Amino acid sequence: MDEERRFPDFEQKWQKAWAASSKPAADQPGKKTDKDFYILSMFPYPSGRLHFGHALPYTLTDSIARYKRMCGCNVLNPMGWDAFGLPAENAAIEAVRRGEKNVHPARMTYDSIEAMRKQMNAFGYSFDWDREVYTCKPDYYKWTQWLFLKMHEKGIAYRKKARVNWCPDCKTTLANEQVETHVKDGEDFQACFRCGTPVEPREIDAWFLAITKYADRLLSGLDNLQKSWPELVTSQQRNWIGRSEGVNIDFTIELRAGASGSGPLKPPGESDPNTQRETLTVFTTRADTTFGVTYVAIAPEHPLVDRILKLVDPRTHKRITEFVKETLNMTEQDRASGDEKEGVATGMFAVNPLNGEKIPVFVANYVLMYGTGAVMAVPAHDERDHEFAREYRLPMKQVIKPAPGSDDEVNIKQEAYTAQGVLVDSGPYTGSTSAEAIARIGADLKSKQSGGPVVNYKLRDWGISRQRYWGCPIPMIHCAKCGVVPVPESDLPVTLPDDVDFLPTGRSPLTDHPAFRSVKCPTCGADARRDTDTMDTFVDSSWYFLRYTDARNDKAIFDPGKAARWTPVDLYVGGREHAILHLIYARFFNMFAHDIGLTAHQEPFARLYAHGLIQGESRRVVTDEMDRYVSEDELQRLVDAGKVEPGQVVRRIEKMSKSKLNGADPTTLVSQYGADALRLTILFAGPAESDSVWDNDGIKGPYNFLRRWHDLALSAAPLVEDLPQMGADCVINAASKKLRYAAHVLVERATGEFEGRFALNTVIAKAMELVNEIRAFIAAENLSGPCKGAADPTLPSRWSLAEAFDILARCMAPFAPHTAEELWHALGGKQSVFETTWPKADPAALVLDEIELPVQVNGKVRGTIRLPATADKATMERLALENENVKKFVEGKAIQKLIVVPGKIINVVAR
RNA sequence: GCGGAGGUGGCGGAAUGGCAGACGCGCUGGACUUAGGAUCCAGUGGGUAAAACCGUGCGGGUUCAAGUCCCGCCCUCCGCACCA
Repeated sequence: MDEERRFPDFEQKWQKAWAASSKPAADQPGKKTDKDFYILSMFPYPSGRLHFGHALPYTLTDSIARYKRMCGCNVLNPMGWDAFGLPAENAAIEAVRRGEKNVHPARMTYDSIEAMRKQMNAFGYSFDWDREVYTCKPDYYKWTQWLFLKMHEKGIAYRKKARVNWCPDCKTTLANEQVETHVKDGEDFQACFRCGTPVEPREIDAWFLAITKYADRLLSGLDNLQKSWPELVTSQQRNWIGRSEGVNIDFTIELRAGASGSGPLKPPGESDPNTQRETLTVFTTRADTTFGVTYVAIAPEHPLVDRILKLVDPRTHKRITEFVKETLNMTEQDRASGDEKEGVATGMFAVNPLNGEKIPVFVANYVLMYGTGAVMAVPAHDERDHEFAREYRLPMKQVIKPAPGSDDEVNIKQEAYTAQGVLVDSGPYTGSTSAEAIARIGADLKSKQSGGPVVNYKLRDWGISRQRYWGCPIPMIHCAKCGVVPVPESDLPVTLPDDVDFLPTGRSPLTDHPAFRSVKCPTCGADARRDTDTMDTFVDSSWYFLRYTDARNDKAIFDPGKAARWTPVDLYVGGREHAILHLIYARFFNMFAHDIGLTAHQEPFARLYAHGLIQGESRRVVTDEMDRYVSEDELQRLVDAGKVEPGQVVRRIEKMSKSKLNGADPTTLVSQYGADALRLTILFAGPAESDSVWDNDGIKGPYNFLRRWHDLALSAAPLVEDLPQMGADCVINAASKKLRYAAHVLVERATGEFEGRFALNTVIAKAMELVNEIRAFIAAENLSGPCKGAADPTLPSRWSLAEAFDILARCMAPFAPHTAEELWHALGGKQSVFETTWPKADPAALVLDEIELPVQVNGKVRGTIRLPATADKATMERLALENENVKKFVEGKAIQKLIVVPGKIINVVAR
């Protein structure tokens, strides 16, 4: 950018003025009214650098917040920091390893926050900084701990030994939701969502939050969010919660000592005295296929495996043990992605409660600890069972035939028939449809007390223990005598000590901090130890939107009255990457807060807006010597030097990142073009919900627009200064009407978009049109010099011009606040443009005297006619048929129909 | 496989069933300039001398009129995926 650029030179001036005059949002406790508007963008992790992932949502929310304030609303638009977490800790570890001194995650975090707040201010964002929260400060995490204690009290937070996902690189556990499927060399594997390292299973004692107790509410709540949340998010959450209706069926399993899984699988004779009978419950969604069961399979983790191992012969024992060990060494998901279905016969048999058949029991790798961890296998009607049965040559029995009228071909030897249909060979149920049979069998089992209809969810409880330092301590104490004891509320917060060696060992760093670790048991006073794990940072961010409503309260988590004033959040803006994790946790926490009387609403976010990603084009050079990302500049040099051929460059659109060298830095762009130009560019690029690719040239249009508006306003200032009041009898000319039309169209468009779908790019386009209209107007009207008083004949034109500038400044104020403020004052505004009210479109201005109407012949436009807006239908028809070109196309044909849509179109149908 | 989003000029994108391509970038020509990678003016979907005509992923359909509604496909992106 050129050195000589002077525009804009006023942004900091206005930022200072606004900071000096800013008023906090009113927050008297009470009922929320139409005028209270809580808008929120997801708070950031303080990485130290504001990037486009922040600039888009904050620009969007700031514009909406400013609009709402101009509409007279009491707006809450807070900002804070999701400040605990691994990146700071990892960066500190790296720094220590490099030999740096005085490194601490806390310092790095606070430094980052200072830097980012400065960057945000440079954008002119109007956040309510007086409510800023830091999740890593004791005044915040005290209440995170308090919520944990409440959950513990209500049985929602509990401790259990569990197989968890362990990231060997981050040296901590991950929740199921934090594990992603990655693909490398054609193999998929489960990886840490943060660093991409393959995860391993680990058995660990950990704290869990019983989110599954809220499964039904989390699911049914989505119904009400259907209209105001993106389908994308609600459908993902539905899928994640994974409700399925089915039937539990109790099989009786006969446990015989000395059973063998080797050799032919024959049910044992009648009454073996050593047989113990137990119930093995399976879950199925296809109870209609129960007569087709040919074996039962249980998960390797199933509790029954241990019982079986105690009874079987040594050979079978060995096979099962090895198989189970091998399977459990994989993560659950890795096991799922393996393509071979494998299993081991246990030698035990189960009795089908519906037909009394005895069928073999397998341990199988494809059975998960979902539902009951055991399935009835129906190879004829289930693909997985079919595959397994083929592998192990197990029998298949068809019990479903296609429904009448279906042209499905069935060959169960070839493949399973999984569609619903009509039952065959199914005893009393033969002839029923699948749906009828499922209902009847469910009811029959229930009355026989051997099962019945149940609902299962895929959702699992949320493991929150992390073996890392930079997080919220878990307020629990382990006492040898009393067991696990909560820290008394009066002792909160359990403060995270500063002087901790946080270099990773695989153990929680706090374990090695004796002063933190050792504590007296609050119950018996004996020596005890604190829980040394810290919480998943998603816990911190699950309730921050509630804290904002009363952020400085040191007596309580927040005043429910103040929360009632603001919540639910009217508009929550954030990235799609949080569609399940954060947004389901936050809903869960809000429901819990509701249950303990803290909030009035079950759902925290009335409307959710999922913004897109601003991506960058990366350039990767692949030659014999190199294979890496390069910057555009470096690429140019390499090409100029003849070291790289164009064909050796792979260009891709990817998420901006440092390592890919495809990022643009918004803060640099602000210093080059000004905050307003960047704000407009971001919003003008397209609808905010769709992804876009950053293009450095994209800023030119908005930048030129601002400059043109600015220059135009300054040069036109003398034309519109000190105008006398216009009388009601003022008559304006056609050009003025056209100008007014453009101005009021802008008002209408801006208002509509702010209230509806937020396609703000179209609002900016209308503002650009208005600037173009103003330029044309001034040129055409030949206005010059100051107004010559009430008798000045150019007065109506000047008045129209003044109005156009007025509307332009007010409508653009939410988008380009600095420029709007500057020009508002330049054209005589006395107070801040943000103290004026949002303009209202004048319906009279939206009606043109004369309109142009396209005339179609047989659906194709053949001409346009000009006519007064008030013309009646007959006139329209007459003018349409008089049009020369229309005549030409109608000639020689009979007019069959004349469609007249007033204000829109005329269509002559001629054959 | 399941779920979601999307496919419109050279590019980003506009279009309550009613003139497809608003607005912007880029490009072309011109003006002003010592200069232009500044600014201003004009033009800019393909096609034609001008028309005609052809154009919103593909194929059908409804309608006076379809980017938009219906049916059947194709492709791209995202998420989930042995959940019985």
